[in-house]
Amino acid sequence: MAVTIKDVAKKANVSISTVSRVINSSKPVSDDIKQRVYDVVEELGYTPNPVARSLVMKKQQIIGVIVPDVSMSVIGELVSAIEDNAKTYKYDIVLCNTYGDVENELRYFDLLKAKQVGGIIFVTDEINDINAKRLLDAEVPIVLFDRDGTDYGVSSVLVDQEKSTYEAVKYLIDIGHKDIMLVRSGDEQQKFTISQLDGYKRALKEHKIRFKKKRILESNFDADKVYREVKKLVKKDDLPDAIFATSDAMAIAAINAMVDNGLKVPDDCSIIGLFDSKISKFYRPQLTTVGYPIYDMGSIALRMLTKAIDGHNKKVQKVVVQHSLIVRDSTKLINS
Amino acid sequence: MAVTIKDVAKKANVSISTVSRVINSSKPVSDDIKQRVYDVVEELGYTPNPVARSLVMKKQQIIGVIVPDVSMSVIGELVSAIEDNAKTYKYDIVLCNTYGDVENELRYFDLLKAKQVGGIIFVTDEINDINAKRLLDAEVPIVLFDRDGTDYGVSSVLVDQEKSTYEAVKYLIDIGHKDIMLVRSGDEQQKFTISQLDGYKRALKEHKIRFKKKRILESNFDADKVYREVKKLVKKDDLPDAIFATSDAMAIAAINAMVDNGLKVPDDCSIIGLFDSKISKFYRPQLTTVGYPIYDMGSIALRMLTKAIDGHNKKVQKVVVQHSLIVRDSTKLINS
DNA sequence: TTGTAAGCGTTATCAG
DNA sequence: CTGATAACGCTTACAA
Repeated sequence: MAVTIKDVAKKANVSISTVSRVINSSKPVSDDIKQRVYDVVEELGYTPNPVARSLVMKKQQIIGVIVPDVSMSVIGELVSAIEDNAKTYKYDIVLCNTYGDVENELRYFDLLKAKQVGGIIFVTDEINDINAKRLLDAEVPIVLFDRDGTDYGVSSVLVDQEKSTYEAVKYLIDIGHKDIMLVRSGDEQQKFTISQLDGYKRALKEHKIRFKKKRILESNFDADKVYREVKKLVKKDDLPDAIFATSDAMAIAAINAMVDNGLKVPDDCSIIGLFDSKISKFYRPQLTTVGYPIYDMGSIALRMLTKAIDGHNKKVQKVVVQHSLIVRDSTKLINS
Repeated sequence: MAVTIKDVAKKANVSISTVSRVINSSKPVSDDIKQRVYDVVEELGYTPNPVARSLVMKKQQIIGVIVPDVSMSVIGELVSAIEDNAKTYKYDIVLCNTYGDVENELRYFDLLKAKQVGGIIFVTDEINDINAKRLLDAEVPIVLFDRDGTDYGVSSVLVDQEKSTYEAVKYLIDIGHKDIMLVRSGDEQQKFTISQLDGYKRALKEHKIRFKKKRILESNFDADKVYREVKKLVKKDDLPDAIFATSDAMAIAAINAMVDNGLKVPDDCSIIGLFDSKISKFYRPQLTTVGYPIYDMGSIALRMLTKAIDGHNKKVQKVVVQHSLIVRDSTKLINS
């Protein structure tokens, strides 16, 4: 049987409330008693039972992390960052993979709430009528990742989609490309997809390039689909000069589609990815990509959440973090 | 305030014990009362408070998962598999990243034990004197992944390292290679490393190839180190004909070292990886690799653990799962 | 500053 | 089969 607060109290000759007070520094306790308690705690190797504590506090030192799939490169990195920071704030994280399924998202929301987690970090591909409702009437603090949930009263950490897309596309234009394809990730209802589209169009417009609908590929983060679609383009000999894919995985899939059909990147087509996940450095050619400060975003999300849990920061926040274009080897200057 | 067992009891006109019995089907209850309780549960939307339950049961429906780093491809996939299965057995998983640090491993063991998790799945690069002690006197069921912990009384799921290494190396020999390098992952104390070495030597011996010490590269799963070392070899023009690297990431690092220096794979050197993680299919050339049934291993580990938690399966088990050689494009038949 | 005692929401023991 | 009631280990008014 593990040692409890009672054992400590008895051995230190004080009441359990006093012990509770010193280990939580919740109320003043005289120095000598404090010391005595600490000594006994040490001696007995006492660790407070977090379950008992949670029961009375009605809140666990746990943060739920709902993500599409940890086995995806960026997600793994993000979860890693969150976990890292969580531990320093004495939180554990419980992980939930939704595989992009809204039903799962809802199920996990309820499950985590029942578990009485302190808060939830939510990563979703798209926010729609169904999961938005859960966001609206969640009783726990939530932080949304890479999507804007402020309309639903949910604090969010994200990058500026319009701007980052604009910059990626502008870069492609600057290095000489004219026929540029955008692989966007959500459907047309999605705010972030619309922003991507806006950024894309703005870059085109500024350089007097005509927008062509066929150069928009909707992908839903499905790398296989991107692979197939780009392959079709190759077969039809209708490849664009350059592609901006809104995830590294999709960018790599696009490259693979070309390479597997005898083309070369960046010689035959320049490609930019998104996120700067580990795979983008691992792959050859190394991927030019719009970098997310993943680790920082994880830290920020976690910090926002813990603050919200502790009751500071009542109002919903939107933190826009800075992206950066990382030029590597999948893009190439061409002279036309 | 959430609805509790008391509310249900009152509304159903029964005692809380009865409610408890019906929701847990722990003791017989007459059919009509049972129905009444179910109805009220439904009506009030009652969910048992898992924290309270844990307090009295002295055990949480939580499984601790201690891994080196979720952001590594294989680990992410494994965690995904574990999580998947855990949910179907009504367990949550809390994730702990050790970054390969033994101190962290110990800390997490204690932390999880304090949390009263039901059990722990432990993935470690190496098992040494320090963490072995924790394994020996853990009071919670543990399942060790890809390492043999049976000497320490810990059940394990693993593949046969000797055999898999033997087969990989034999394959390289069969397709015409003679000068084969082994990138092994642990230090010489490690049982699994020794097995790798044994398998390597056996394959060599059977084909009358002399063992050369310089063809063993110790890497500790450090892909960067592999990159640097292989690069050195390229510079010295002392590259082997083929390499078996005991992780996909290290195999890819080796390829990168060559490609970045103008060599081609598999033309200049054949390479086999280990795990068949997602990156091995994503990379070009697609990696020939010794596949682990990652998902199955995760399921098995989880199942072993839940059984141990429930008190079945008192004895320690060792489950050896079947690996498979997956030939893709990083190896090539040569005629000498 | 310290102690007493009342919960927190369950499960489990023990009578009936 | 059903109901009181005592834990489980802790926090926190309320008293002293």
